[in-house]
Amino acid sequence: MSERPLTINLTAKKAGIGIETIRYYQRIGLIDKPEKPLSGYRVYSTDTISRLHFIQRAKELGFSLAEISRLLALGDGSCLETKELAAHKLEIIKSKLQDLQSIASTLEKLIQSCESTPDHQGCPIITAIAQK
Amino acid sequence: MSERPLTINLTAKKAGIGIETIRYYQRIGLIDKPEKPLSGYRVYSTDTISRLHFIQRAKELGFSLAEISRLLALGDGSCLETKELAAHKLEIIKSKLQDLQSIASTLEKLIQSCESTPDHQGCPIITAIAQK
DNA sequence: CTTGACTCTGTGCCTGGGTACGGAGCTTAT
DNA sequence: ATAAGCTCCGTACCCAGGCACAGAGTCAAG
Repeated sequence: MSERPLTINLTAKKAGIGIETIRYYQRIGLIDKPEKPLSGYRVYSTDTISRLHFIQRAKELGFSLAEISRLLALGDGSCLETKELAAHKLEIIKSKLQDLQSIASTLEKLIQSCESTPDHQGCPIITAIAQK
Repeated sequence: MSERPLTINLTAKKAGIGIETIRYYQRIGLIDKPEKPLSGYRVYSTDTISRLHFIQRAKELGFSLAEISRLLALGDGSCLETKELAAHKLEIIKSKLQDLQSIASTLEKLIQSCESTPDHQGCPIITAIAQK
């Protein structure tokens, strides 16, 4: 068991993020700063590490730091509001999915048109974008 | 026929964008500035308007301004390179689609778990995000 | 006890795609 | 000829999510 104190460096390593990220999260109030001993370095808690892991996971699910802040504030208690947050995020993601799908199919068509067009009469992709 | 000269304001309106956007595109070299008469206002051409429309369309297809700049530079000529740009963009979009799809399905599961869990034992969404 | 590695704090910078503003100069209608 | 309303130009600012750095303090090993 390493009994080294959880300095910011060690905490960052355990959480898999950068030191500057921790400081940034402190600045925006997403995690709080441990008290600074009169002389010495701040020491972090394992709770902070869990919190940082939570933040990472939530980020992967598409939540912004502001939203994560809300999720953390709601905590384990108000499941209903949490669910609403998640549902809202899901809606947004679904709508982005549709946008991307339509973009992808347009691009696919453009690329195909490029393959089925005889050369030397202008790039159909450019022409298609220029139209409309 | 309105014979009003194409000032920046009119050009912006015809292209459906803001004046400041036109200036910004000039700054980054995406469109060029018409010569400024010794005294008076710059006058734009209908080509500029087409170019601005092109830019709008390409943006909708997910191209960044830098990429659009390349597309415009390639122009009608080098269809092969254009196709490669489009194909590359398509790959990126497909990969984003997969990310979003996996996020969406995770969120859906979380929300469902929230519905099928008896109350008063903590929010399963929070718990799930905290795990892993 | 010195050296090297770490931390603390404040501030500035970065990306992309613009938006906002302020003090000129210009143009057009009255 | 003068007021309203445009344009020009440069600069600064916005968003999120950090990264970078300088100068001073601190801690631990040799």
